[in-house]
Amino acid sequence: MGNDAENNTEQKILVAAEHVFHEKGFDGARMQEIADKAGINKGLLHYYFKTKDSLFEAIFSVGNGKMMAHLETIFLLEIPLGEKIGRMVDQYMDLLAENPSLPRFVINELSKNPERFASKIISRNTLRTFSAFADSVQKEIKAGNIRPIDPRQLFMNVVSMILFPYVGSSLIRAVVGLTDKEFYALMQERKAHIKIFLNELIKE
Amino acid sequence: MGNDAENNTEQKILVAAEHVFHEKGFDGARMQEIADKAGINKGLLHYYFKTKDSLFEAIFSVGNGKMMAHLETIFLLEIPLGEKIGRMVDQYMDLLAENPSLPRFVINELSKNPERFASKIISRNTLRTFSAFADSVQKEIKAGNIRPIDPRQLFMNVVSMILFPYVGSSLIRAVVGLTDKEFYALMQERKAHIKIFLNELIKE
DNA sequence: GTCTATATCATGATAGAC
DNA sequence: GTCTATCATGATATAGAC
Repeated sequence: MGNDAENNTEQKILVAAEHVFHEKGFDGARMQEIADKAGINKGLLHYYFKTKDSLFEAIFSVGNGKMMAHLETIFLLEIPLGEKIGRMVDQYMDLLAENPSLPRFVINELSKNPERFASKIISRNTLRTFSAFADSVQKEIKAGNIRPIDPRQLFMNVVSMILFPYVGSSLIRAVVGLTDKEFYALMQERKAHIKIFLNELIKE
Repeated sequence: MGNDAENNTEQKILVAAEHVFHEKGFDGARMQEIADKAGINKGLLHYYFKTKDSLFEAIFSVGNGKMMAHLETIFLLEIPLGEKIGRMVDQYMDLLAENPSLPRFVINELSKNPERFASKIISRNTLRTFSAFADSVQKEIKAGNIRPIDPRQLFMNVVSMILFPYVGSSLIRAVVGLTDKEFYALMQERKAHIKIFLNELIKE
């Protein structure tokens, strides 16, 4: 205890690195830019993180963890499907409002390196897997609570509606013609929009 | 006429470059790899395309053009909204089945360089703009053909449902656990799935 | 821990022979 | 047009003084 500013420099580095990596990806990021943003020089940067890879790994694992943790919300059991979706939408959209470039970053790096996917993070708890989700959907269908639907398509629908506007914001904003302010206002409205939309999709 | 193999080497370069740029993006692409894939050496590559930028521009403009052309399907006038969406889904999904990494590529490069957006390609024809689409949606709402909905949210929904599974395939495939074959089979089923889904969304 | 060199290496681009 | 060098630059990483 007492070491509040445990390592102020390391924190400054991590903040700067997160910003640069999220914005430009591993390939586009420059150690020089990270050092500049952190207010230090390259030598010191390498003192804290010996390689660009190790610094990247520190940033990626955090981002990947956030993405997966929220994805897993829909894998929770013991509550109705509509409620799962509602929670997931609210939590995810709040995260994204504060980290708009997070999903694009994680998806891109995962695309370049699919093996890296965190089997540690997901399926850590055997109750929180996609197949468990699929089973619970089938159960709700048989019980007549929701209309028949392929759980994989349902999952894609939910995730697409939430993530794409952020991942593809460059495209959407260009086509629709939106300022920053307008875009973020739309995203706030979108929380309610998606919830209504998806609940009608499954409601029988 | 007669010059069928007009410039065989240039074609080989363009094919190779498209593959590499789409897969790795501008920052991750290497001129060496493009040359190797085209079966030539770097010197010759630079003879055809003086700079990496100029080669990239050739690839990007084609990809961007494809993306925009299909986006504009939904901006067509004079046919009912449901039909517009149906056409867009079919055409876009067919394009994506053959170019799975195209949307991620275009979106990423557009994100790094939003100004580059092809105002030349879209809004070339004044009848094909988002605002014209928005107007036609409002008209259909007033006529009682479809239920009230913000045209911008509707547009995002359609585009998200179509594009995200491809853009975020790395994430989806990891979470759901899909082989190549399973993924592409799902994408084929998805065409019908999306059309039903979106038609119910707007149907009153 | 922090800095200033400097080493090392990869990459885009050019020069010049054929 | 095509190739084999080679250059020039920029980026990661290291060495060593303070």
